[in-house]
Amino acid sequence: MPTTRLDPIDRKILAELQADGRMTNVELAKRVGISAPPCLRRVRTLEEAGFIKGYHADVDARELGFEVQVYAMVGLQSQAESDLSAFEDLCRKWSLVRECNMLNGEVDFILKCVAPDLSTFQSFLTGQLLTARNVASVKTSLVIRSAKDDPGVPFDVLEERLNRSA
Amino acid sequence: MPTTRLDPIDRKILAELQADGRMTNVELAKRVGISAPPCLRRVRTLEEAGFIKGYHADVDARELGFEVQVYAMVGLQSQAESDLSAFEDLCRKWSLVRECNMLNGEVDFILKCVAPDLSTFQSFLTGQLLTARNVASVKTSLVIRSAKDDPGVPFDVLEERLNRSA
DNA sequence: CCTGAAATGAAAGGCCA
DNA sequence: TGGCCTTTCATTTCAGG
Repeated sequence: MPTTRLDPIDRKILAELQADGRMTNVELAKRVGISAPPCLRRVRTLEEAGFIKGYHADVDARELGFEVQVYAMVGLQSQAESDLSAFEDLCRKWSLVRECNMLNGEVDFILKCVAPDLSTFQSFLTGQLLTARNVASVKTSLVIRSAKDDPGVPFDVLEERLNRSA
Repeated sequence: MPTTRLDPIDRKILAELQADGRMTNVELAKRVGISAPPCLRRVRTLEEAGFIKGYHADVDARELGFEVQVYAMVGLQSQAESDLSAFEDLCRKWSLVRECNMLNGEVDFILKCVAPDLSTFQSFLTGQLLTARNVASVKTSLVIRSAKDDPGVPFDVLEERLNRSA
């Protein structure tokens, strides 16, 4: 249902802007095969409908001095909804925490964190995360190296899927 | 050392473009307090120096029909460098795998995957990931809900750090 | 390395098909 | 809807401090 309102041109626009979010509208229009004004109208519509949530420059964390990336698996004592969302609120305030996802299974949350160095991360860990209300356990794993870090969604999978149902 | 060549205006540019990658150059120039031409030159320099790796529209995966997000923890049989990079090459080819990071500790890799539905993910899991050469174990965790998903790095931490060393 | 001005080219809106 | 035309505004180059 959700993608029913998107035609192939809309999907191409999303794929192109996911790959290069700073492309000019005339370049985008050329690539998707329509002229510029209707292309811009489609982009605005996609933005307003929430298909496009924003645009972001992808900055090089390492080159900026963030040498450390860590995944933290967090278990809580209480999984009552108010306790879950209290923990989520904390995560939103911690700027070293870039992503916070609630999981099924043994662990309650996985956090992706970045820090300039290990000692900055360690003091966050011991001073903030481990001592936060309701936190029962934290297991951390350092990222040794990153092999792939692609933004967003795979549009090729989406097209395959639509072809099968057509 | 890496950030030594960036002055406060460069850092502001990076922070602004991370927050809104489609901002016009005149708007950006106004925000960082210089006129448009030098601002554009700085952006180009930051791009060429690799501080900015690209620009991406942030598309709403759920609204596009990707209902499922999964973390997969992968253990390999052999951790020889050639086997590690062979596995990384596979991950780069699998479009459901959006991120692949090598970790320290018990597990060798953490993969972040998206899929339209559970059965698509399951068939990837059993047909591709579990049967790939050298894969010893895979533990998967479904994302129940996402509380935070911020792009890039926390510039407030960077500024704090520079203030302390000054 | 910046500002300011001038020319090219893109964005945004009106209007017709 | 998409395409065309017009106005407005951004981008880019160049002269000069």
